[in-house]
Amino acid sequence: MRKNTLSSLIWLRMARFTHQSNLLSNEFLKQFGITAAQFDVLNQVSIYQPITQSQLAVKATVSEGGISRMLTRLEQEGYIQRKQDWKTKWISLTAKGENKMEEAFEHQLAFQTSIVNECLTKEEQKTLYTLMTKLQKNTELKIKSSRT
Amino acid sequence: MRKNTLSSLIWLRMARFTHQSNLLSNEFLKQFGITAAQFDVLNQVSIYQPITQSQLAVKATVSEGGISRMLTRLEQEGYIQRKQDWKTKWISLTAKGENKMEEAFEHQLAFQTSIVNECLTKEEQKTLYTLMTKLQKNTELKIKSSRT
DNA sequence: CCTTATCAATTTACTAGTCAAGTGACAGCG
DNA sequence: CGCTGTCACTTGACTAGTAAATTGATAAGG
Repeated sequence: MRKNTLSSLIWLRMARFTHQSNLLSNEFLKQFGITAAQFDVLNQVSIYQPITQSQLAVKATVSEGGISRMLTRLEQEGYIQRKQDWKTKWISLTAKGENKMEEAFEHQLAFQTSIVNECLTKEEQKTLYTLMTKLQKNTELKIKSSRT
Repeated sequence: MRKNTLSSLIWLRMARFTHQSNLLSNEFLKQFGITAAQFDVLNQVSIYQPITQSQLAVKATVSEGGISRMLTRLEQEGYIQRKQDWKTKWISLTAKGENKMEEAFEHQLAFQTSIVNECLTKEEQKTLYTLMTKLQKNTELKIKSSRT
């Protein structure tokens, strides 16, 4: 039997947790008629609007092609609008999109919070956040340098 | 501006890290001609073989439909074989699959390990693993109970 | 025997993502 | 005035996943 390192076990736990919590989020958000990925993008738009597609792709850590497809879906649903200006398209929420976020944001936040609160103390959460930030900032750098 | 909780920030960091490290893994594994998802499944098969598809779906935290497609791809590539026995199909690695894992396993492990080692001390890694395990075990339970 | 239930696996229709090639509009140079 | 480059975005071909309906083989009852 092959031997694993502590690091690889951490990777596995993280991948499993992320995948599973995504399933739970999707199930939870079904009542609002949106998916976890859509919530994520709508949330980024609501924070940074108006924002260009390429900037939004960076914020959502998704490729330009990916954000293009996602926005097509969200536009069809009437949650966002794209305003062409020169070669750039500026993205913002429609009234319907604002309402949807108004409706869903707090519930989704409470949902995520309750899952974490159930098994970690405040102190543990702080520690986890610090460690995750270190890790994620590091991979972010690697991603950027690999795209040069 | 909407206020986030510590928990939701943890979720976001985790989602971003997982996504980005998946991109890096895919890039790294390109030299072996497999993807990170394929590596994951091949690894589970190598540990538990012979294993049925539904058991494998649980190990890889993927739906039955998902594992069916994935195995079709891996079978086409010649990495695994399915032996029909009654209504069950038993999955195991072919010689080619064994060789591929022999070739890729240690490198992938070293790759994952180096990324974590770069930014966290051994002590921090232990802490992170403990916290992640608590979290993941909890969502695992929730997933199971939601499927009843 | 024939029907029905069961259960693993598959298929269908979908979202979500990747990379890489293609489009379209403008900018600037000769 | 036209060619060429650039830049934002889109599209095509793909992997990877989901939920839900379907298939196919076997066991069990009437």
